[in-house]
Amino acid sequence: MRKIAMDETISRCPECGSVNLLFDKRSGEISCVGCGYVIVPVMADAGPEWRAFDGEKEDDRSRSGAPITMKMHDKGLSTKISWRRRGRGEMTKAQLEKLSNLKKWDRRTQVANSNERNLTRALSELNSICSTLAIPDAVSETASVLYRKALKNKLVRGRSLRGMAAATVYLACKQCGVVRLLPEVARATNMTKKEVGRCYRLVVEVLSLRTPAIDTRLYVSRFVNNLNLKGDVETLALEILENAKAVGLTSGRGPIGMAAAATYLASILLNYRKTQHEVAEIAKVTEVTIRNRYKEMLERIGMDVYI
DNA sequence: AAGACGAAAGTGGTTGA
DNA sequence: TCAACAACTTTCGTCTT
Repeated sequence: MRKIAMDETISRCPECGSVNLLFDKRSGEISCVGCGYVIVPVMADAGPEWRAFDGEKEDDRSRSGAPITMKMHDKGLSTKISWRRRGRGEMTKAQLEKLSNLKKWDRRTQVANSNERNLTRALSELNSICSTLAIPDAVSETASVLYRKALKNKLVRGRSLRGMAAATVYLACKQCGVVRLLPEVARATNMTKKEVGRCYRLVVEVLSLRTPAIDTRLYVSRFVNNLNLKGDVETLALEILENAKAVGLTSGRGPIGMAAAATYLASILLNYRKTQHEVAEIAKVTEVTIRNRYKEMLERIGMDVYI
C-alpha cells in the first residue's frame, strides 16, 4: 500500500505498471486491477475533527458510532446489551431479572429469524472469499448488497449458500470492472465452476441486472501481470487485440480466450517465450483454445507488422 | 523431454422452431 | 420443450525443437 498526496495524479500502477486502475468512491482508494495493489490518497481523516480533554467533554461531543457497512448483517447499526456484571450492586432482584430477560431477547431478536441467520453466515463467507481473492473493499460491499437482494427475492432458499455468495462476488467483480475468473471464485469456495455459474445466471436473470462484459483489455493486464511480463508485452498484446477486433475476430469468441491468445502471441513476438501451457494455466482456459484463437489471429492479421 | 499441434469426442449453454 | 448449433474442454497420438 502506498500513500500519495491529494494533488498527485496517478495513471499507472507503481507496482506493475498497468494502466488499469480502479477508483473506489467510497473509500477514496485507487487499486490496480491487474495486481490488486492499493494506493491511498492522503485525504479526509475518518476520525472526529475535535479534541476533548476530559471525559465529560468526550461524552458531550461523541457522535453516532461507526460508519454503516453492508458487510454486517445489521449493517453495524444495532446495539448490544453487555453481559458484563457492571453496576449490578444497586439493583433489586426484580430489576436484575428484568435485565437478564432483556439481554436474552436482545440477542435473540438480532439473529433469530432465518433470513438474518442466513445473512450472517453468508456475509462471513463473502468476506472470506474476498480476502482470499484480494478483492477491493468497494467490490465486496457491492457483493453484500447483491446478496441481500438475492435473499430478499428468495433465491437462496433451497440452494447452496456458498454458491450464492460466490456468485454475488463474481457478479460484483463484473459490475465494478475488476477481473476475477469464474474458476478462481469457484475455487475460493470449494465449489465447481458449473455450480457457481448456475447461481450467477440465476441472480442476473431474476434481479434483471445488466452485466457489462469485462473489457477484454483488462484480462490482458491481469494475465501479463500474473505471468511476470512487462509493460511492453501488455502494449503489444493490446495492439494485437485491437486489430483482431477490427477484422471481426472477436465476435462470438470468449473474451478470455482472446486475451490469453493475444498475451501468448505478444510474449512470443517479444521473445519472452511463455508456453501455451503457462498462459493457459493463468487464464484458466485450455491450450487448445489459445491455439485456435492465435491461429486465427495469425491468419487474419499479419504478424510481420509487429516484428 | 518438453512443447506444440490437431483430430475427435464430449460438455453445457443458447437459440429458434 | 427439444433439436441444432457454436464455443470450449478433454484426451490422446504425433511431430518439432
